Amino acid sequence: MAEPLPKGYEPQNVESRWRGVWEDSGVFTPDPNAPGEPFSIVIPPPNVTGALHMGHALNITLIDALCRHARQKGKNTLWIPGTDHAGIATQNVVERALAGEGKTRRDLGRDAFVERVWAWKEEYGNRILDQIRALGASVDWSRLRFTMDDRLSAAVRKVFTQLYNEGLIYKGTYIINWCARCHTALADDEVEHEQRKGMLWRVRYHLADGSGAIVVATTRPETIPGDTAVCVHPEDERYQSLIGKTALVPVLGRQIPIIADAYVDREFGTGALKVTPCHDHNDWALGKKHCLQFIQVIDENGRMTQESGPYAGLDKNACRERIVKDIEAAGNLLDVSDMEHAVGHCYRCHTVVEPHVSEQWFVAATKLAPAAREAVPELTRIFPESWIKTWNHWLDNIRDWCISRQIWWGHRIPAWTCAACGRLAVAEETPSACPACGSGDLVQDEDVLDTWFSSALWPFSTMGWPEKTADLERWYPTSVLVTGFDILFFWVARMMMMGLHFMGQVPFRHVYLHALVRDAEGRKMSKSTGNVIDPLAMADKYGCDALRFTLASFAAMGRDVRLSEERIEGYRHFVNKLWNAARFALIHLEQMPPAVDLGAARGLHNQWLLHRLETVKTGMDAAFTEYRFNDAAQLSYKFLWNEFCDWYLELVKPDLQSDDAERTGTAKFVLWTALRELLVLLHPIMPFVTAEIWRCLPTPAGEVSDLARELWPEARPACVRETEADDMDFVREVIVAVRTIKAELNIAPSQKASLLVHPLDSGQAALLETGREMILTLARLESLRMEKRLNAPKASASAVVRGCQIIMPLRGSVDLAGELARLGKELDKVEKDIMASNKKLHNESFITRAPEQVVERERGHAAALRDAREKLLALKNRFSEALAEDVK
RNA sequence: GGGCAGUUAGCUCAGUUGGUGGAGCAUCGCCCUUACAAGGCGGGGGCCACAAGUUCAAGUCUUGUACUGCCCACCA
Repeated sequence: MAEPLPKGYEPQNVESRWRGVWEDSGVFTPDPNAPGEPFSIVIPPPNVTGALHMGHALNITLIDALCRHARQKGKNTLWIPGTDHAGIATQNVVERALAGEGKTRRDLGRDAFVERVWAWKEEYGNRILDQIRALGASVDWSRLRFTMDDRLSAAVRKVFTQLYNEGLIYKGTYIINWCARCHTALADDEVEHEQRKGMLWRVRYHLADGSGAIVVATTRPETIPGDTAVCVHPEDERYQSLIGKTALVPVLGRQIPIIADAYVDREFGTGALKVTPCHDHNDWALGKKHCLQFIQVIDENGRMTQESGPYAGLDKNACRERIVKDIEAAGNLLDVSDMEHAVGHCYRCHTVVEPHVSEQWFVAATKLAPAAREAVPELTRIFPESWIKTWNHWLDNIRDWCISRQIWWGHRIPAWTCAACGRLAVAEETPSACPACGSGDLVQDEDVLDTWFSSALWPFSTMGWPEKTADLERWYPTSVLVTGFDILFFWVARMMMMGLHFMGQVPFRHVYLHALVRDAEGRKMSKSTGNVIDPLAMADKYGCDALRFTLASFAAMGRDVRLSEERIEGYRHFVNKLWNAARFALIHLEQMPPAVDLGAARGLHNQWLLHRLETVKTGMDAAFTEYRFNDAAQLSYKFLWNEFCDWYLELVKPDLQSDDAERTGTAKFVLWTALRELLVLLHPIMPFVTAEIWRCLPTPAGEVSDLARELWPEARPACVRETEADDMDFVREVIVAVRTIKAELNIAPSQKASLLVHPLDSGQAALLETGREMILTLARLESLRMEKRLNAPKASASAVVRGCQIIMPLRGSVDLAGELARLGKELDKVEKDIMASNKKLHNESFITRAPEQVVERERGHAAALRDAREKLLALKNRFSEALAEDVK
């Protein structure tokens, strides 16, 4: 049943009501046995510590649009929501809270601390879910997952165990990235490199035999106590005699060899490199290669170890000052210069990362990467394709992935060491006894796994793996992964490796990488910069649909999104426009209008609108399918505002007032159909306002239905009518011409003028007759006369539309000079176009080499222009005469 | 040092197969025409960064240059 809509659109009430309706109805909870092609997406799980930011909002909006569109296309659609435990981030949050109470996690002990984190998660970890809900995400809440759910944790243990047994997970002592603040190892890609100003010290190392010295350059003098070699390029002439000799470490006086390796850059510094295998990734490699000593001089807290001799116990920064002073005092500091170099920082807390040697667990990513690389683009397509190169490059240069973290919050590594025999046991379930010696004295590894380890399993762990579930059967692989490109490697690549290894299939058919949302200046939004635009505040202020439409319209592939509040405000107007258009329509659609054969509908405006509707329908369908969200937004925007509202609603008003029942009936049914289908088209981007209007639209059977269940409208081939649409365009152009005359001559729009037209041919004459009423109404004229000869008062304003002369006699005090200027301007425009056209047509190559179609079109174009020029000239001349007479 | 984007109206951005450039906001003029002033109608405003090349034809394809941004990288 139709009911009147409230005067203004109030998003808040409408949105909250529909959220409730959809959740209660189970419309987003699919049955794996239901028919329809499967379509599935797993949400990029936000951190439980997170608050919704614009990046999430963009991600959710785009995924939701895809899912809603998929349902409209009859697909059996699943969108799995969930959150990530975010190991380091969450532990940091809780530790901060503890610090407020003057405690550390060690004061609580491991079990109590983990319990505390769980409590925190239960209390605050759902905020982000509520925020996702607020955006209208059509996720299936019955399948909500958390990376530390029992089932997902079991999946993690199974994966770990299997990879260990396959030799793809191993434990070893290596140099890793160490964050002294988070007190844990970090993976290579968790280190952010930033250019920092630093200094380069040149230090003299004396030779042990007293025969001279070699000068090295270093940015980190505090690591000097850990030096175990000096390295030069094997072909460096300066140092040939020194290779193989022994140098002395400054201050400490320890003897170290001078070795040669082609790794050294002769151009940099002095061409001589001090090698500190325990405190630099490259030096580590050199140390391994040349069998050097490994001396650790900085501990995991950033303090100097006993090995550092006189500096033991100092903070590494204090050590730097002291050792530089000492070296200088000994006369071995040659100079200090400024230099910029990249310094690694922890991606979580931004502390400077220290290369650190320790025993850690690794995934043999080097062995898993090739399959992931090969999967693209044959098995998985990446959009936009420009990312494929980056993908390949990263996977080709991958190093093994350090997965152990020295924190407490996360999946504890399922490995136990036997206190009796020292053997390592890895198992999915806690073993009761050592498999080797039978001892019950087993100690579990203290470390937890990198958060991304569990995220890597997300596409199948959320569907119930390792059990053979109906969900997996139905929805794995997922259809598309939608995420920001910033986690292409953290997450996407690792899901690909794990998915291929454990499922034997890629985890997703497509990867759509969307932009990062930036502020109006193009900066990354961040709390520290203070340039964050809060999506929920925007949704609250302008409505969720306006926010979503803005994000969709900004989401052009391969570009960053620069968000501004003004743009959101602009699209709120669009939402309002839709609302008001619907209000108007509903006034005339109290009852369901009887069906009419639309393919045979009368009325040029009806045919035109139905034709346009077909075009927009196909265009938007393709846009959604190809992830061109901005195109979908733009198509619908222009159609609704510039065609449906600006033209059709105005054109249909007389029909609705008419006594002619057939005419009124056709109008109502076309109006009903167009609005109804438009709502379906817009629904993926603007679910709330469209659902609300839909509810109010009358239905054939009279029952209320939910737009979220409605299918995408069928194509209506009989309504595709290029000719009629073009005819309507002609009528519209005539109307615009009259309006322009009035506006430019400052004739009040309300002044009912009369119009003379002089059509080009009988076809135009017929069209003008057909469009007579529309022209009279929309151009606000009192009469329209058609004449074979120009027979108008000379004092007329005029224009030419497609060769049809349009003359509006002027009366009263009008700006005659203004009309002359106006005609002059029109003529100039035509002149210019003629020149351009002639240039082409007089070009022999164009005539002979361009396709005939193009040439023919150009000829027609030129002819029309010449015709227009003649007619404009004639009109202008007549007018000039009139003006002259007037002056007399 | 590599790689990838971008450079279009005052601002923020579209522009799918090469065929005489669009939107929103801003701006100017007129209008409260009963869906909408969060509106209607009309206008102004662009050598599409620069330079070569391919082509009958280039915002669109190729190369180079400049600037901006991002990613990767072991120059101590």
